[in-house]
Amino acid sequence: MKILTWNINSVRIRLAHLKTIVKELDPDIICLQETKCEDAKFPLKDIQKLGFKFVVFHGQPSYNGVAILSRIQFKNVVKHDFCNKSDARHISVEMSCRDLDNKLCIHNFYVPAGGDDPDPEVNQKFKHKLDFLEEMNLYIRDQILDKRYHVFVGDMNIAPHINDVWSHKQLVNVVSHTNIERHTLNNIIGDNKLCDIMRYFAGDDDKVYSWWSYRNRDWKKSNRGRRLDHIWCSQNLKNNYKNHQIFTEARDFERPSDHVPVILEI
DNA sequence: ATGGTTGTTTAACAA
Repeated sequence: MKILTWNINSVRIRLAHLKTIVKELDPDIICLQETKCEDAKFPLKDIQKLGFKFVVFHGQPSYNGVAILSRIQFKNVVKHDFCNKSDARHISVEMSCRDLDNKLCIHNFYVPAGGDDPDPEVNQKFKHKLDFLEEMNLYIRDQILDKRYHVFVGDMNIAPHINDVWSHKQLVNVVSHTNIERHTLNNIIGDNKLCDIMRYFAGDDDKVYSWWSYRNRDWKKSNRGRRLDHIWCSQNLKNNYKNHQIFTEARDFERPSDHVPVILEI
């Protein structure tokens, strides 16, 4: 089974990209973030034509928005309202899985970006990000209490590892790579004994990125990337990871998203 | 230190 996560940055203008990605990577489940699309305008029929019969989406006008597209039937859709803000930043589903003993849950997150100033006293957006992460840790703790298998994916908007950014030194005070964010995200992974899939396969020594800013003339040449997108597996899946891939080619598509898809095979 | 770009919705905001 292949599970893919991608911050698509508008689902409506990047349907052609989605089609190419499906053709190239053949995922069974796709988790999208930043669909930027209210539910009434979600392009359900176009997506079903790509082979995804089972689709759930949680959107709002202009901002945020998450969706799960699946070839496999699921149930128990949850749209958790983190921080009581009624924004569309989470959706999860549960499915039966032929080769796993128990149910498999897929949790799709879009963590707040946090604004520019990494000071929660001054910047409400940064405070929101930290509050969201705290609630997310408790949510994950509760989810993994049972015997189900869990995969947590999404745009976490944090690059926790030194090699998750092009320059640790230059970004250590930049939102997404500050010590408080890095520690908080590492605690979520550590407290819940999750496997950070991308680092599991890449090791600690290599630079790993999933996002390159639009504000560079040549993203590939400057290569000032960050790893903001993540896939975490619950401990009971540890014998099931098969492979992973960062689909960097997508950053060279015409009018691309600033994030590229990341895929896990279990 | 500054500005660089994109998407949504229509001048501003978020990333």
